Amino acid sequence: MLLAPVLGEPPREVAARLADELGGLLGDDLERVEVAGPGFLNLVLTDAWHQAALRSVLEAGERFGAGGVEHPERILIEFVSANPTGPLVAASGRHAAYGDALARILEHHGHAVDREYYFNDAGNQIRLLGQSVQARARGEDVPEGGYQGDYVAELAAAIPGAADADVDELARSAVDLLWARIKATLERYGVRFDEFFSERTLHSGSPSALDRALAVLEQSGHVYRSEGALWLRTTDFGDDKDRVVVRSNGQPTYLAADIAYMQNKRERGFERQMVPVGSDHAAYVREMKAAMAALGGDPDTVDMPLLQFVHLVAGGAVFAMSKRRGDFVMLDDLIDAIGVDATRFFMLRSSHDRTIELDVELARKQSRENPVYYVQYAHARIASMLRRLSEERVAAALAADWEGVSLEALERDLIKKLLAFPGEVAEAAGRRAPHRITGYALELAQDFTAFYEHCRVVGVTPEAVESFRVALSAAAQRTIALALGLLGVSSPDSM
RNA sequence: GCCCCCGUAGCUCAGCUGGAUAGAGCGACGGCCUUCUAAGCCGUGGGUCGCAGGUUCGAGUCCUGCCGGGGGCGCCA
Repeated sequence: MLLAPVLGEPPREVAARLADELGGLLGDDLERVEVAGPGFLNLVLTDAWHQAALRSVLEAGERFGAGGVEHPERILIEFVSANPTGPLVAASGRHAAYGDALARILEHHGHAVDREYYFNDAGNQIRLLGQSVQARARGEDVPEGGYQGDYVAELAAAIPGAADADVDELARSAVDLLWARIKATLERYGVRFDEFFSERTLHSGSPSALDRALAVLEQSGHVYRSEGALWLRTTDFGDDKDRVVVRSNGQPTYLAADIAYMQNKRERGFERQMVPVGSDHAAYVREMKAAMAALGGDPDTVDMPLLQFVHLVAGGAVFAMSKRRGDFVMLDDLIDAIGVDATRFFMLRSSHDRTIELDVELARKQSRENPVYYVQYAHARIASMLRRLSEERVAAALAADWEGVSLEALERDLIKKLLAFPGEVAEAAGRRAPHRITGYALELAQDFTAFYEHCRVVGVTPEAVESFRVALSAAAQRTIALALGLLGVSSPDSM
């Protein structure tokens, strides 16, 4: 249809000529070719071609869909990065699932990925935590802007002598307890980090990493002094206003520390840094990209997807998640309610730029009809089916040549769906879109189930047909496991 | 006021660089277990893809404006 105006011929005639050419090029693989609709070409490939394709899927094994990237990069993905001033909340579950799945996808695609959790356990926020815990221990209200959640009272009760302890020491004890809890939550959630990076290290030494980053900015002429503060001229790089990096009282802002951290990542040799952040940090993305340019780097190597919020709903009523009252829903509570697999699957079902409406009551009550169980069920079914055969029989089926087996339409569909996996991985990696894999897993499970309902596998005759169907089922099982694995969701052998 | 994201079935959401009759799950209705897991399958019903223009042979997809929802516009993080 694109060629038609160029050649000055009707689209269907161009299509007919292309059909002839393709018929010659594809040779024996082509069963038939037809011109359809306004000028589409439908190529129907032979059973033998589909069988060869299945063979290639099986031969790829665990590496199916892997290593497709054209230009592998060293990537650092920093995510969650919640300060140890409270337990992880439900929204952190989205960040954790997203960052972790993205890391797995990028790795499978062929990149070298490091995962890092950045945190600040010094300064104002920590001191405020200590003051809040102490206030609770004394039965008083927490100070202005302090931490309100129930966990603060729990900390007060858990730390002996909290009412009279030194505030800084108390804060350290509270942080220790919170770290233990955060790390336990991440572990049960299946999220692993290569490093927990402390902001404090950016301030230590002389010159400190922060000093050196500011020196680079000064040298490149992108900072200036005004009203006693040091400003970064981010407007040179498309920001709508300049930003303070050192306050008039001499204290660096969080932005200065983040710039130093960004520079540190470059110095460690990462070609790309990915930092998924909450959508309330939208302005911050512009600042960081501007800062990267001011440092002499390429702003396009800073990738900061904006994750929209998670709204927890219970039976239609919105959970009020007020920061002031501190009545957040903790990630642990959400996992307790609906499980790790369902939580991750729900968090990864939608595009990151969409708000998630998660009905906890529904997810819990109807957990058995949850889409994640549908996919897992397909996997468990195959496992159960293959258990009926000996390992030798399965191995022989995979190696058989399936001679003369003619394919059902559903079998061709399933093979085509399997073949789509590498493209989906590439798509998910390129667009930073783990939810593509979620959708793919669902579609694959559906195609397998349709095949399963229609085509008897174990015990079907002749034996070559059984062999072929066993091989097809095994390939579907592995690919479902691979896809779920990229999401950090388990693939049970029985349910 | 300015900037960013979103608006698709009753609900929750997919829909890849513009392509054929817009899909899935849940909910509703009707069928299907003496055969590999019924956590399943088949069927029915359900849509002005927020609205209005524009570009194109072709628009849910691209452009402009408007409406609605969320977020941002700190010497807080």
